[in-house]
Amino acid sequence: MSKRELPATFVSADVEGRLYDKWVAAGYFTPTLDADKIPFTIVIPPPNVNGSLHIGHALDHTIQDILIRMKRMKGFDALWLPGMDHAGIAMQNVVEKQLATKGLSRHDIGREEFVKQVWDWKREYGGQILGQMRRLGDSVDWTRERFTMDEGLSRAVITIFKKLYDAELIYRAERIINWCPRCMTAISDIEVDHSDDEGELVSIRYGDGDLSIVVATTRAETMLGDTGIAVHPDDARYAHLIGKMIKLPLVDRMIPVVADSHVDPEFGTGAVKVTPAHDPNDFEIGQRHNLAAITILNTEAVVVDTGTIFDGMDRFVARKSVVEALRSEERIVAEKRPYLHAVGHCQRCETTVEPRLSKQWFVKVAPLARAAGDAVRDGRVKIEPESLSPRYFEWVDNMHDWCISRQLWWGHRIPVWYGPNGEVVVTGVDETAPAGYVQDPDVLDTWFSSGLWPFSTLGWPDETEDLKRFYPTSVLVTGYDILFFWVARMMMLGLFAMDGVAPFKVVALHGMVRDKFGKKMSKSRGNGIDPLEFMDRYGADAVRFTLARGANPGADQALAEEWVAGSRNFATKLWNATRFAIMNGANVEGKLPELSDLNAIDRWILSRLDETISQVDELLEQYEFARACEAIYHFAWDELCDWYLELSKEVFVSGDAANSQRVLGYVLDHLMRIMHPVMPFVTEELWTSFTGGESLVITDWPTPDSSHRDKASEKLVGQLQEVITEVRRFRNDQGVKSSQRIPGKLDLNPDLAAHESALRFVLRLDAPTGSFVAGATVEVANGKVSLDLSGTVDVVAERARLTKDLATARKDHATALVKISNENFMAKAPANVVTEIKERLETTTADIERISAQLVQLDIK
RNA sequence: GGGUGCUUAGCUCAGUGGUAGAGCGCCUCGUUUACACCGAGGAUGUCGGGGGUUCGAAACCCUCAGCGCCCA
Repeated sequence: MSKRELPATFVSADVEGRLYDKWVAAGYFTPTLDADKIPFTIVIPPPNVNGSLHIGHALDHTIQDILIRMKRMKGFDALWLPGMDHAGIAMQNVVEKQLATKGLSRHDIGREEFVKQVWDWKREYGGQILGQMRRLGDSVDWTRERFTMDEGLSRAVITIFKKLYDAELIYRAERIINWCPRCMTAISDIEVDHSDDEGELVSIRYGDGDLSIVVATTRAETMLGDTGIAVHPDDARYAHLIGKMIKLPLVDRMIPVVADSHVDPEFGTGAVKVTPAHDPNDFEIGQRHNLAAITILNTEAVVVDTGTIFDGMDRFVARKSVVEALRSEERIVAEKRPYLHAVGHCQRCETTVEPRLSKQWFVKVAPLARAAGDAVRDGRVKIEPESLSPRYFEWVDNMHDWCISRQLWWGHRIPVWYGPNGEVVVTGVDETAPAGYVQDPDVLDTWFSSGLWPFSTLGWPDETEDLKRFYPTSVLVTGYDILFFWVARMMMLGLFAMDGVAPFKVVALHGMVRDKFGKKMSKSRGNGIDPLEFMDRYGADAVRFTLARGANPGADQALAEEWVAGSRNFATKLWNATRFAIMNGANVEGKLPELSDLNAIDRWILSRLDETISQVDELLEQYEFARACEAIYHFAWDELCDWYLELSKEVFVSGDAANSQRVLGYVLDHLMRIMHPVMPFVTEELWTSFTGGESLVITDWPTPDSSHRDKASEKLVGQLQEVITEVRRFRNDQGVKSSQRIPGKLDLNPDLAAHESALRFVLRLDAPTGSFVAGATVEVANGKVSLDLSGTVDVVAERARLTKDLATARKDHATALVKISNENFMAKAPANVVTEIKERLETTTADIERISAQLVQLDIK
């Protein structure tokens, strides 16, 4: 590619699509499989097939793209594998809604047709997010895109199911599970969100006379299914009732009083009703005491089969009616209202979950979870930041068995077949069940499929080249909120399937994106932020930079439109700096001149660049994205644009600029390289225009070169900055416009004097003529600058400034003096600190003398 | 109840023992060989309270207060 002229401004929309297409067409994102390259792998946390890019994805993807682009530039064989999951419940809901508009249910069209329609929907509307990922600039390998319902990944699901079943780690049992009466399926513990809801605690008297007891409940309707009453064995109040039968009101069933040490005698009356079919704790009590489990709600949470007037009522209607009926029998002893208590809600639809006794498939997690915990405990897998690992352990070490069957049609159907005489056959890949067997109607939890993602996407169960090369993956990037849902599951399944090799070496966790006040984004607050809208308005680079700059390890970040605008401004700044550089002949031709041939300003910027490169490299390797961005921003804006370019303008205008042109070219070249992972579009556009190179995507990452470090020039430029700042302050105080040229006389130490023309250029100081009158003098540690303001000097302003400076110097001097006078400090503080304080004492002493003298001069006038 | 964080400038946040920082916002001035999506200058903090360790604490320890998240 040849060098191009840059247009006057950077218009992100004009370049992003073109550049992305170029990258994909060139195949940059596809690993080369070179034997001498070390693989670096990231699998994307698969978004839902029906989802679109929200701000959380934007953050997650930005981080992954930064890592993968950097590693690619470092020469790794980088693979970032994209794809989506099939989002079982969500997708089923979508298509069911579609059917509902035609007055149909899935049962009307049958399973086969329904699944076909889901696929149709997927083909037509699914995967919106993939296009949005392109807009963000994700450098994923599209040739390896995967979907959890693909044939290959489905084979993986069947294979692992059978493997787990054969290892007796999958079993079928009748248990209390979380049932969503709206989604009409079982869901796992973590798909239930608990919230403190207002309800009513009613105390009900069971039985009569001597044989009566009071129990309290928030779910009065469940009493229809009570099969016992439990008290603590040591509870003297009820000792006489243990073993007795008590009459259950409304249904007139005789139920026993049992003694169970799990009952809390302190809570309520100390006696609890036992409904084994509708409460997990009650189920366990029931098991221990051989109580019957009577199901009184159907799958839609309507009361059935109780033989009472409540049959046919919805659970919430029944709750009220039961209380009323009990009240009319004078059995309500007490009522607490409102009564706050934890209620489980379906994560998908917020419907109140109903604990339900039901036959389901479970994964026996104990051995798997132990292995998953150990992998982190013994350091094979690192969680970044480490401070989040307690959360992981807490979960993994206390995990309950995982209910994996779902009463849905969309998903991987459980590969289990039942024979006519109750036989059970699990079919592996390419196996068929005997004739006459019927397949289990349920499908598997979507997390079960996505738990296989790090290896199913690479071809497992086949021993593919990809699997050999790219497993285990290098790093998994995801939000800490998904540690339990997904990370723990991938760990368990990965360790099991891959003979103890964990699916990734590092789990890099980031936080949530919040609104500008740090509040959670939510529909009800209406404070959601659409990354696509921001990309339209400010460009993908600006969105990426803002998110990366806010990404402190494992911590939530606030996001505001002004900050995205600020990042866009940064891109524009870089654009204009580069345009300026090109106009002034900056180039990357030939070798960098010998350092000894360069002026101090050139040596300074090279030194600063080197420091920045090593910082950015180190910080990115530590997942410190915010700090890396900060370092980039500071170098590019404050050091390169504000100081280097300003100090070098004079050279470009008047002198022999060849060395500086080459240095500036070098600096921009390397700056673009380290910025590219964060802001790929603007850097690519600038870099290709100005170097004529093919693409930054495949350009080498810079390695720090400590020979560029130059303490002396850093000190010198610091002094130049001091002179300039002081003169600017003076001019500002005196109301002299920065554009106004005034005569000035520089009297500086020789090192600084060598840069007199640069100083004059920056400060707009003309050489003194015969009529020069030193009306005012700005003094600094290394010299003074006399100015001819051709008129009166604002003495008040001048005195105010000097007085303030003097106060600062005196304060600093005093604190330094306190330390020096402290014997303990002198004896115990490290030498370098003592030296530093001594120097500070000296400079502040000199400052006080100089400023005091100036003030005296001022009073004479 | 268990776990785990947080409290630093108006706002959002960095800062793990040596003179308190950034972005945004705010005030003043300003078309100067890139850039007004800009430049120059400026203001702003008893680092939640109290105690301790240390020559030295925003940072380490104890304690109190307030806020948050996860799990039960």
